[in-house]
Amino acid sequence: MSEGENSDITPKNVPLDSVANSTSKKLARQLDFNAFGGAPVTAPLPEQQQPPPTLPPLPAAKLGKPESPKSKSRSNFETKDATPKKQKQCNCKHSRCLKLYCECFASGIYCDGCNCVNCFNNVDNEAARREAVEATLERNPNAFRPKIASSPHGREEVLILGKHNKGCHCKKSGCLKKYCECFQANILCSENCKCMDCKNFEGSEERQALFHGDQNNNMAYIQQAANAAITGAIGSSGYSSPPVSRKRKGSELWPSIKDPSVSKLGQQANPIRGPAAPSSSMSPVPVARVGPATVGPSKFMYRSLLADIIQPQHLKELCSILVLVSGQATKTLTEQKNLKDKHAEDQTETSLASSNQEQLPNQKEANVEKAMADDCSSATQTDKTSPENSSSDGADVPKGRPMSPGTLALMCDEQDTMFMNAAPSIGSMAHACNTSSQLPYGQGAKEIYAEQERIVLTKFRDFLNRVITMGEINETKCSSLARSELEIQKDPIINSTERASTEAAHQQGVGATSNGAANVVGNTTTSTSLFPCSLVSERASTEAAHQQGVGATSNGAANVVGNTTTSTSLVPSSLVSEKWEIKPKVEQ
DNA sequence: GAGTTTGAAACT
DNA sequence: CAGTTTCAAACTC
Repeated sequence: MSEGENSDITPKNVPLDSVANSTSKKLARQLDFNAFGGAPVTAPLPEQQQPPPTLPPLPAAKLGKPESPKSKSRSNFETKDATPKKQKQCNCKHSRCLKLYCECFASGIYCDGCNCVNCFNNVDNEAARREAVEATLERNPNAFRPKIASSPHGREEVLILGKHNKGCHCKKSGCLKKYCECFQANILCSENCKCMDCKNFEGSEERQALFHGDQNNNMAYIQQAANAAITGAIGSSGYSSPPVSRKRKGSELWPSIKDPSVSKLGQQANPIRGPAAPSSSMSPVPVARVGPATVGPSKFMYRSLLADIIQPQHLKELCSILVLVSGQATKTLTEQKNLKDKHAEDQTETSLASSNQEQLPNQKEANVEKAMADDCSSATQTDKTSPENSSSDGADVPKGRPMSPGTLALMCDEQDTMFMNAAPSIGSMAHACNTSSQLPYGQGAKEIYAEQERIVLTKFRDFLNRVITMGEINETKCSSLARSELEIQKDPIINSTERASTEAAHQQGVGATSNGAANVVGNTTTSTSLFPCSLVSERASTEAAHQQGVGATSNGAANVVGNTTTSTSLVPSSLVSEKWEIKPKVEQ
């Protein structure tokens, strides 16, 4: 009876027609906290920012009400199939669902199918609702922001480690019941908490007992964690959906590999606080690491071996490079053709042409790569020339000469930012392309099409092969990683740096030794480069060295540099940099 | 399902 | 800002 009932206080000042098309009161999110990219929700969705009346239904999984852990209503998450079934339904009676008491409201979504009484948290009472939002924000500007600080912004990674921003204040629950927001969010209590008798810390016997106690229950939690990970319950700001931690179950089933030195510190105030806090509070094992070999004993869930290998930007970059290669092929072929024509003009026009033509394919690819290597090796020149030519990069090729449909398709998304970022040498290549003669349509174009496609497809095939290789490497490394993690767990002496590199490698699914970067090299030697070496190497050396942070000793950098000289790279440049990136853990 | 406990949110 | 009240979820029986 929630929605309908609105009479008493606020009139339905929102005309129904304004929401008419709103397919329904499909649970929709009024406050899209994530849309702000983590920015503070400083305004209660002023009119203009307010989602259109037709609030898009939230994906079930991301619905604000993450889950209703309500034991009775375990409905939200069917643990059997790991599919979030439906949003949680609140039962508010006195708050009109316009206070943070209401989970729906707190989550920034409309009540939909709830069991609330006198609900105003619906489109029919938008005005009242908005007012309430404003009031709430006035009281606490962060009211609708995630309570759990999590992974860095901007990344979609599945890091669910977190820390309650405000911390809990539990007194009696030991922070081991869902009364505790930290526990409910599946995070450890942190130094932010002011709880008493906290048992929700790393190494807590009670906590471990809880997780190890009932196997079924445990599995349910694992499943929930899986759900959280799969459904993206971990947004850029921690929770993608509900700002209120209440519903989320997430990550923490993973009794980490964390700092064994943080043991039970006592039963008094939050033991997490103090010096040990950082390591302990920050150490929760990211769900990202739930790979078979990555989690603690008895707690793991399936994770694709290819997970994290390919990121969206990698695909873009791949496309960029394919375009680049294609353009280069065009250029080379064109030049050759021109040369040939010229030659033919000057002399006889017979056999020479055909023989030239025949040798094109192979020779050309070699030329392409060579040319690109040259381009890349002279980056400074590229920089100088690129500005004026930036408008005529590979994407512009069609202007002067046709590109194959396949290439064009690849370029569809390319031309803006990514393109220029992806390949520093594009400018020079473009320059070369630009200066090359116009390609006559017809026979020449056909040949170029064919060649472009051949090269592009070849590169793409190589890329796929490399992905497969990565998967295989991950597979083989996982087991050893598991072993090493266990050893680390047992050996408190292993320093954090070492552990960090191990874990970083772990996340990458790459072999874990004390030198994560060394693994990169180890891997790289197993395969050849997908893209022109210089292209890969130059960026890889920079990015990898840069991103390895603390874990990247000169050793790591040297290894990457090794890539350049050996022109081996397991993956395209971006993949190199991204995949071997060492995450925050290392930085700390 | 009713009643109790709990802790966050709201209020003073 | 501390103390109190209100509230709804979590929990128990």
